[in-house]
Amino acid sequence: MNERKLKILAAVVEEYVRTGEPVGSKAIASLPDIGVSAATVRNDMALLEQLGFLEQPHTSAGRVPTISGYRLYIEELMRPPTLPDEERERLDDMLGAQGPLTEELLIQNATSALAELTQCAAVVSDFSPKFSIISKVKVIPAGKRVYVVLLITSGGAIKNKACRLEFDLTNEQLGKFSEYLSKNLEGVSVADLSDERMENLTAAMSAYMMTMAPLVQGICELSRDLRQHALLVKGEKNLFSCEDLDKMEVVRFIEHKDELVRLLDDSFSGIRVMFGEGNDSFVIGNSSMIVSKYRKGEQNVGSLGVIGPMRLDYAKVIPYLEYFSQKITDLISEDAEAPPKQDDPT
Amino acid sequence: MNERKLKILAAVVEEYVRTGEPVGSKAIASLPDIGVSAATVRNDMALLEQLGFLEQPHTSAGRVPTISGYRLYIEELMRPPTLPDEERERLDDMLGAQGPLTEELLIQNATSALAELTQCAAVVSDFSPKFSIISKVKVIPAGKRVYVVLLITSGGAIKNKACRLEFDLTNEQLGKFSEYLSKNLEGVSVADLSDERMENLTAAMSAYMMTMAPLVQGICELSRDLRQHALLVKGEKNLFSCEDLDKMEVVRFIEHKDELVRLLDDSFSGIRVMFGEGNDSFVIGNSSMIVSKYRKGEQNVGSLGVIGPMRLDYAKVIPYLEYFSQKITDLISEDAEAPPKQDDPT
DNA sequence: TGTTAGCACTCTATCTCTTTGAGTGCTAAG
DNA sequence: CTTAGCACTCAAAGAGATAGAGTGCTAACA
Repeated sequence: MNERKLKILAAVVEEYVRTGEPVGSKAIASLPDIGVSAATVRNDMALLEQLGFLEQPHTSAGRVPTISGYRLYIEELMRPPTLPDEERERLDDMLGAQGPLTEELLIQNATSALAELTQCAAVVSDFSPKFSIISKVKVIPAGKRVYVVLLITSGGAIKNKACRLEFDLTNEQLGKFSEYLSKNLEGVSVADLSDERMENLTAAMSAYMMTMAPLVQGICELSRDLRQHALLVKGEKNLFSCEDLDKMEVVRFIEHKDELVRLLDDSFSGIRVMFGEGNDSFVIGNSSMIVSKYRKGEQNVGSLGVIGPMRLDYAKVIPYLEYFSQKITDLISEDAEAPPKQDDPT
Repeated sequence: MNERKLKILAAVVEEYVRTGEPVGSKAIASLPDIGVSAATVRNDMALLEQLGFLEQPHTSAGRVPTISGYRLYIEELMRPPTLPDEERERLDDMLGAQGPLTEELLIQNATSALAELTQCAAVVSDFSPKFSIISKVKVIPAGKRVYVVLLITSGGAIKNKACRLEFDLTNEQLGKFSEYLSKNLEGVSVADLSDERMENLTAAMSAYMMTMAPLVQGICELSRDLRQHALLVKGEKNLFSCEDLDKMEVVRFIEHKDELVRLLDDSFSGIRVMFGEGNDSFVIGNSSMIVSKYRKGEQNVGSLGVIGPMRLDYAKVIPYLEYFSQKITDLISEDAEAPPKQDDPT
């Protein structure tokens, strides 16, 4: 396995990614920095095929990379460019002009931007809210027997829900209840809002004010929302204009959110590339998914991924993914270091 | 144009919708309630073709309905079943177990349900919030120099937005500002919150407290959101598993939201069926879109639609659409008659 | 020993030609 | 007015035939 053979493998991958056609020895030989004849390339390619890095659709066709071939290319051969400064600025702009206000928005922007830049589907499984702190709980009358419960976290997540009560509350009841909630929930980490704890709260509350039950119920739901992994998919449409992928498989896969979340949450660090082979749980044939984790402080709090054809410009996509996940990590970790807290003078 | 010819036209439409193949005279003649020979059917079909209701893909193929054919079928010939009671109950369930709390949720549920029931894409252009009343405006401190502005309408719409200020507000400032907002905005119809009026408010405010500008800005944005037509599309994926439609055209069309909104908002009453011919602005070939308006009181406040192949079971889909839009009209008009208003005792 | 030119071989994609059969329109009889 | 019969049409499917891209192998060469 000499240097030239690796160079040829890389060339085959890049050429195949570019054209979508099986690539022949002649095409490789004519590339500028190869400098050997087609016959020599042929010999090397035969060897690369024996080693399982290339394969032929049929005898008289050119070669196509196998999954091992892609893997070797990605791990050893490709030379992803370092992003030039103006590119970084452009990416920062896409994340939100002057730094978006909430984590949620930041992550949404990152997903849209990735989908746009790569012309693939971008996915994110985010559970960063779980690692924020409840900074505010409010109950706001919003109509006849209708009250809105509102939860705000240090990460900038704002959740609300309308609840219907059996009776209207007096100002005094509402005031007491608000105070009780603030005392018991503000400053508490979302991760600590276990179902148990919420049940205890419910019990304590409803013992002394049955009427409030739906409100506590509402808060429980909001806190459950916050603790759950939110899945966001953007740019699915890009996959539908992609020749290589079976539309039906794409639809089935994206429908099956839990499967997708499971794959995204699979714990590892750095970047991971998965290939869809049809037998695995990642079932889109000829596709690949690249996933990168982002953190809040030292804690993994989400996965950002790109789903596209296996024939993908990895050297272009992976730097984007790395940049975004690093940037998200930086921005939300910053927030975490300075958890805000303040009185409500209303 | 006798009765039998109409019967044959209806049979051709229904048979073509069922099978997707051009239908021949023999197939029609063998249907139970036709009772004439294939030759007779052939003669009638030739006439129907002359009149422009049927066409042949090529000389030796069966017949396919033209757009006029579909139109005649929909307007005169089809006999949509009246929904049986248990079906109505099922539909009511799909709209939200015991009547959802907010108009937004109701409309979301209706859209999902339509997509599910018809196996097509369901769309809705909703501007009902425009015809509600602001029932609550709140400013809530949510972190260091971050404040959440919150708008609640009588229709149950809850909008929020985080804003960053240059300085933190004192309790007194916040209190005064809240009071000012409540006085000026609560009880006002969303439709009356013109950009002008908001600008006046901004001017009045910022004259006496520059610091607040981003908050007023935030409220402006929220009110603009409320006044705008919200577009919601569900079940696009169903269109991708549909043989008759060009995937690229589907992607392009759904991307182009403004075009879609324009088509949906086109004013008419009752139900309208549009056919995608490629020349029109509704550009998905071989598709059709059925749109039904819903109202709040006497006012049209939104359009509910189904996009599917032209080869669609209209007799099944249209009753669903009618039922849902009537139901939405009933539910949101109810709300409108009893606009809630209440003090905030916090 | 590694590289290259040459050549026979393989196999798909493409084209043409033929065949098949569903469906028609027309005619003449009922 | 309806129907059986029949010749006709035309797309779809199948069968060769052809072209050409790419291969593996061999033998010569550095």
